[in-house]
Amino acid sequence: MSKLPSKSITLKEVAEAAGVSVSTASRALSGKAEAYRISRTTEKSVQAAAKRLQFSPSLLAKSLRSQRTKLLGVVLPNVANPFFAAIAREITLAAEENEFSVLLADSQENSETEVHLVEQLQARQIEGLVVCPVGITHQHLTKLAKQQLPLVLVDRGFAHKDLVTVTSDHREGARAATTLLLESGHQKIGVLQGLPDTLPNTERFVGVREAFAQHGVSFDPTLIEGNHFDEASGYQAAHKLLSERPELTALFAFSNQNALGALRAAAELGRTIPADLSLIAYDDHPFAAYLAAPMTSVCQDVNQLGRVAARLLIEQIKTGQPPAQKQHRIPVQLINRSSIKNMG
Amino acid sequence: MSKLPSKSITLKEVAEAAGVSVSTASRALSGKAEAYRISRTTEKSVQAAAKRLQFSPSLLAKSLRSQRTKLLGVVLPNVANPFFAAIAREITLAAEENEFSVLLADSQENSETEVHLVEQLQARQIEGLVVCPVGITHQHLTKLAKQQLPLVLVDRGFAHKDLVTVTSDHREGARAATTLLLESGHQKIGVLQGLPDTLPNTERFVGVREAFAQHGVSFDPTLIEGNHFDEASGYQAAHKLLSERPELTALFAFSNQNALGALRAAAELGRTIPADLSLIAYDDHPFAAYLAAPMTSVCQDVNQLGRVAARLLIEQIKTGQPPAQKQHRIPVQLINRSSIKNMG
DNA sequence: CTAATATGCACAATCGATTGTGCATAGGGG
DNA sequence: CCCCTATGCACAATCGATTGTGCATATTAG
Repeated sequence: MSKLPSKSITLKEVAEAAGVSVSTASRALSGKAEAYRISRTTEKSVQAAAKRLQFSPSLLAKSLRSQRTKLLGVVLPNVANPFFAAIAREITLAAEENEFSVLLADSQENSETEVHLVEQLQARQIEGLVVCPVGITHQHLTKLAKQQLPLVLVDRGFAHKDLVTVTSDHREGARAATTLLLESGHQKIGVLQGLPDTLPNTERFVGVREAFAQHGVSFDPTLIEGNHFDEASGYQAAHKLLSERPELTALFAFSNQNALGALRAAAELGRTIPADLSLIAYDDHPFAAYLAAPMTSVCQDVNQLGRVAARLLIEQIKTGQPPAQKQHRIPVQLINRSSIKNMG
Repeated sequence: MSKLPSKSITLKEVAEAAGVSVSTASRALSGKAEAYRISRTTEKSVQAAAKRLQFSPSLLAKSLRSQRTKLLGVVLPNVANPFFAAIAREITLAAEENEFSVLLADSQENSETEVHLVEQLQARQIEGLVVCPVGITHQHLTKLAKQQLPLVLVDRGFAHKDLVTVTSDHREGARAATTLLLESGHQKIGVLQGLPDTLPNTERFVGVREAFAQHGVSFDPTLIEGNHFDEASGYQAAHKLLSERPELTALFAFSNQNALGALRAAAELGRTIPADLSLIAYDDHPFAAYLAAPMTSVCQDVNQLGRVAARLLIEQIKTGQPPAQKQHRIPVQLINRSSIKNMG
């Protein structure tokens, strides 16, 4: 084995090795030999030199020259959350198929961090961006869209006509879940909500109220607790509701992490599911079927969410045009297991 | 609001706006005004122009010139797997703290894809790389190490003196788990293994055999089934063992996905855990405590795994030296719940 | 009042690739 | 035998930043 170089080989070195100029080397290696009348002999010898030296062109230089970085940005609130991880994966796979690379960033549910990360990605000249926005403002995002940067919002989003958005049908999922609860005879339903003012949270409430209205039951907003999509929020909210509101017979958790918290609170307070308490959760989970009380849940098609977002982004990049349809809804599915008691 | 530019502002435009040369503009903006004797007045006016035009320097050009990309590569077998997602997150957070960006790639458990992705990352001039290697060869990785590219292997790895590796203490975890099973009176133990020939899989078997030896019980290798860390493999392996080997009283699943498959197989075959079958799993899980049979499991400290890998990588980049200690072991913890029946 | 130093900035090379153009030499037609 | 075209390649500009050096003018010393 020959000693390997610690610095990467440049086109210049290949050119010297082949005894030609850099320009000739470039054309010989990029299939433009014929167009630029490089002789077959020269072409071959350059290619041989490149192979021998293990030449790999600097994408940095290429990008600078071509103004095309083949880079996609992805900004998510928490990469470790399986929900977002699934989205990250779909985008990554789509990127690989299309010869793009993915710059991944984690905003840690912090709006300022998100703004900063987006700026940084922009400084790297990304060609497209997928964001699951934290926070309730979007100037930094509409600005990007105005600058013609292909942008897709996923999961959360804003009701803004210029922003391409891919979300689950939160309203319908919540309506279906609530309907199931109501039709099983539950009327006093506690809601473990997620991050207030986010699109998923807001739309789910629309669905909840819609179901109540359809069944002629009045919804008690004082039965809403929680302020995040995480386990801690679910635990606190459930603990509070279960201790203070004995009339409550069911809980609707707005995320599977919230549901996990509810499970913990219920266990601590000695409430058995579904005998003493019914539970339904937004977001399905691989283990949901094997829980002590197999959990009835609203299953979002996360992979589809990610796939559609990736497709919309890449099409935008390729065509240079934003898609005709801006708002995309991915259907959800209610999976009925046995965490709901029939009060009939 | 003024119309926003669709092309990003360059230093040249800022210089023109301020009526100075590009070099002066550069120095005025990078705090080198004094060192290069730029007058306070000029400095201010350049800074004002930059702010007014919302100038943001191209990291591409910066990188090309400085030969520092501030880019980290991460290659994982499956980004959607919560285990790897956690690792990705820790690296991402560490990167953000140190002003690096992360290029994320998914090898899809495919060795060729991994090689290709690593090459692509290298072409982007990444300054460091974290890989969870698929496959059993590592020429493409030792090559990188020889080329002085800071490299850290995580979770899986190779017993190679030049490769920096961070893994859980697989052997000890498996030994502890097996010991618990043996001391609960189980002797016929089925093993649902993961990907053969990977370091975690191999080392776990060392631990299993060690425990058997320590208890003077002979291990039956025909009770090993499975070929992947995923749910499908766990299901098939468990289904086969449970149908064909009635003497078996316990299963040791080498991943929580394998355990999930075992749960499904057990349910199908009407075996109740722990009454009819004991189960212990490698990898803990948030829902493990709330399963019908709260699952006893070996908990890997994934976050620590990711954090240590990130730290080792960044230190390597900063110091330019590979760490003195190459092999790093993260301790695991046995969490005893109630999926194991005491046969005493 | 002149020479030496300080001050303030511009020119140009550089990082590694791509690409338009120009300059040689070889071959063919008149 | 000369001109014209075709062939084969090199030169140099460019992408957007950084940085060594050089050239003015202003200031101070002697």
